[in-house]
Amino acid sequence: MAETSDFKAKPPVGIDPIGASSEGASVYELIREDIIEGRLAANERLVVTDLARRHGTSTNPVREALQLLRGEGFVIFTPNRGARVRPIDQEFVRDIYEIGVLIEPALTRWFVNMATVEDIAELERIQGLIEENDFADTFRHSELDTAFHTVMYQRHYNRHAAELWWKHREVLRAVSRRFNFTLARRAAIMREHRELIAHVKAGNADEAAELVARHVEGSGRHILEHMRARNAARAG
Amino acid sequence: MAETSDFKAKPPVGIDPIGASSEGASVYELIREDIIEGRLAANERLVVTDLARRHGTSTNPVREALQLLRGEGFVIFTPNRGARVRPIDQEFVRDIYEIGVLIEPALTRWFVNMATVEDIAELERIQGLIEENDFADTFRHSELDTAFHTVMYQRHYNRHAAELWWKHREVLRAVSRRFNFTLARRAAIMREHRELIAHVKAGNADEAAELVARHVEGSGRHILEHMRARNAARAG
DNA sequence: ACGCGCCAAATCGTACATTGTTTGAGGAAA
DNA sequence: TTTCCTCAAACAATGTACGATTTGGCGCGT
Repeated sequence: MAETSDFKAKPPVGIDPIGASSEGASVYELIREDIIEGRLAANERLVVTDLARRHGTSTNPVREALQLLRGEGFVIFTPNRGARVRPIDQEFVRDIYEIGVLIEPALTRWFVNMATVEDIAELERIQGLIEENDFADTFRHSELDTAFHTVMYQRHYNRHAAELWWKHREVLRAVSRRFNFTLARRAAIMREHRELIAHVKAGNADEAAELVARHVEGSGRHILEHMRARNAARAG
Repeated sequence: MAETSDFKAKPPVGIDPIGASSEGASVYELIREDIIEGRLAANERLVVTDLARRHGTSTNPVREALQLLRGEGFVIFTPNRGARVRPIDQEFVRDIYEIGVLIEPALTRWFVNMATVEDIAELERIQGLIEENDFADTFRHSELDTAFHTVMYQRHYNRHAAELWWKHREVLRAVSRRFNFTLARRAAIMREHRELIAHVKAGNADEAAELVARHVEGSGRHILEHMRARNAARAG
């Protein structure tokens, strides 16, 4: 855990006990990635035989993967007409970050009251790496930022809430990867993270929760602005 | 809509555009019902061939239904060992009602600011039916109560949040159907509903939101107490 | 220009093969 | 006699193949 270079976007411990059908698992993950990363366009048809060929399996694993994705809300089915990619548009993003604004403060509040010295040290270590990186490698920043918040939420007793957070987080991370951080946003992130650590140290649960609400709100708005800008550019 | 007897537990408009594979849809719904209603015991193995036989189809529809349920969190898979019913235990219930406490106030706040005269009339009409029924038919009460809150949430712009609420609601409703309402809880429900209507009429968004938080909290605790009592009785 | 019917394509259900897991009977050791 | 191990047969999950049914479009005829 002391390594500085191995931050991968992994679900927090205890989350996502996938356990899919071996073959189906990879198909599921690949399609899911393709949707989240935007390699599969919005509303694109997901033809079972194509996907099966592309991933070198037969149709059944693909069909099951698609149903799984349907249950998770990434794919939309119409009877006798198959599956389409659920568009990850502004509305979608707004919906999930708004839910984050409601849930993350509660998770934070709990963390503040349960944080150990080691937790705080870990937060500071990650924050150190974030500052060291200073948005030079945006992908790395994204990973580190996820790690930062994961430290706070991964041990929460409400596994549902934590899982929900993680699921939403992945989507937002993928979307935001397509954009650059504005200077204002960079400054805000740094400031809020430092302030958050201070609140955790001081045990100010309420202040920390309120700060996180603002933090998530800001992050969401930032992404939405970028999406709007791009849409406007595309339209104009 | 003016009928007094046709309240069925249907998803609010716009929610759940299922569109499952014709055959798979019914299998999905049936298994899902069996889980939520407790006809399938916690952790019970879900053997594909059995389910297929029981529902008069072949295995593929069942497999897809199970994956769908997995995506929704009602079923747990272990590789090469198939599916099991996700136990709807105290932890599960606590997790989802806590999320409700976080989300519903926000939905309510929005409703208070958007409520029309017709909305309020509808709320009062349903509340009238609730009082008329006065827990004589608990099933009917459950339906009416759901209808009451659906009026408030069904038009919310955040479809994700509304859908999440609905999904959680269904689980809680099914669980609570196994218990009776205590007198204290009955009184609280009536009081809070009336108070809520008053707040909506007055446009007191904050007060309404806070009240709903208490309302959901109280409902959740009530269910948990019943579950605890039953477990204790079973153990003793 | 507007419908009508046929055809290509894809979904959906069924049947089957393969692979991994569970179970229980038999036997050896204590 | 009891306990534990072995191993094989039954069982069930997972992957493959195929046929039926639906859908959407293209072109033909009017």
